[in-house]
Amino acid sequence: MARGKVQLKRIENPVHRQVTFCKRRAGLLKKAKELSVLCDAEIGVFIFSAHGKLYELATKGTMQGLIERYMNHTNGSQPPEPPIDNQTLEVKEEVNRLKQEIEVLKGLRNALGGGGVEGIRTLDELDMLEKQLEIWICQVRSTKMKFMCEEIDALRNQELILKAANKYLHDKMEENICNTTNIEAVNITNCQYPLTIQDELFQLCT
Amino acid sequence: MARGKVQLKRIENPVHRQVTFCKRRAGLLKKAKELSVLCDAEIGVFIFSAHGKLYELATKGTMQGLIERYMNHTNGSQPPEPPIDNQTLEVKEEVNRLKQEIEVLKGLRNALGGGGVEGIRTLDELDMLEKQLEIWICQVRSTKMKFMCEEIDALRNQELILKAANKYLHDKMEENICNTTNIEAVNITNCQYPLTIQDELFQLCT
DNA sequence: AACTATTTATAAGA
DNA sequence: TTCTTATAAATAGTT
Repeated sequence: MARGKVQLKRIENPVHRQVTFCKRRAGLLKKAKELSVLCDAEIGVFIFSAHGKLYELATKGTMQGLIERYMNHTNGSQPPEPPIDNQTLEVKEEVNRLKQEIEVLKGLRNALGGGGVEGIRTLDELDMLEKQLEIWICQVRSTKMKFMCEEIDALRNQELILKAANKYLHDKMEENICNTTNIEAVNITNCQYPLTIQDELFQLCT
Repeated sequence: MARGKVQLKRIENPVHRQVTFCKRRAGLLKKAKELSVLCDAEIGVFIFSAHGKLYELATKGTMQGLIERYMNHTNGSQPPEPPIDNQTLEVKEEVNRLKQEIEVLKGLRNALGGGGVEGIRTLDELDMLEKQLEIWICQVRSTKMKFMCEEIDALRNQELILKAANKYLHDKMEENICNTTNIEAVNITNCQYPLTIQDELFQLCT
């Protein structure tokens, strides 16, 4: 406003901008104070600089009080728009997780025969539950059988591997005997080697 | 600021005061806008006139947003007090309800053998589940038995009532026969009356 | 609300 | 940042 008109646009020179910010900020706050005093008004001003620093003025009382008064004034009729803050979001996510969990549990409960023990009141319901339980036991026993068959297969496989290991060791031993011509070692052919040897020789086979 | 210096004190003349308020208010808001544009600052201003009327300015976004930013800034260290509004309360209540429901469902699931079908991976778990199912079937059959015993008792009771009714009718009939001296009616003593008669005579006994 | 004399704010320079 | 100063802007009092 002096020594040159100002264009109403952002001052690009950072030094100029900073200087102007200081001066005009002081001017604005001074004007606010004056208006408050002269005209008996209650005024709140806050200024965030481009870099986030806060400058504030509250005539009469605190800024908190002013903000409350502002809130009451603007939201007099309709309730304040629901503040969607982090807390609200977290709680809502929890609600969704819990709802999902409930759905899973309900599905399980229905799979068990629609209802659950505590709700049963008639003989028919008990019959249905009994039948459902029998079906489920059959399923469980069938699964158990499958598991056991798999285990038996695994054990048979293991047996074959161990026998092979045994044979391998046996042959090696005989070979050594032949090389050293120690005739007494022939008896070793009837000896069973400890099964744990397999761990070392056939690690890759298991 | 023109044609006379102003004293920095409340203007007592209400007309002057009102005029000055209008002029300076416009000036203040204009200055605030200018500062915001020139220096890339975010500014909030609210002015309550002496009579309670609100004038506000929020550069960049809403006053709500500015106030939130102000709150965050001033309460930088400690988080802003959790706003306990109705929405939050409702959501929290829903969370509690859902948690309770989940506990009920989990209790049921555990009663069924701890886990549920989909989570079972080992033979041991299957064994436990099978045992639990057998226990439950026993419970169901026991409950069923109780129901049936109760029904048998009820039927026996009913039988007694009917027999009593039968006897009552029989006696009444014999009495009538004596009174009328109709000798042929004696044969009636061997006749069984329809069981439904009991409904009318012994309603209060059931 | 419009005018205008004057005060005040402030841009540029030091 | 602060001071100075020329000048733009705001505005008190008037119409």
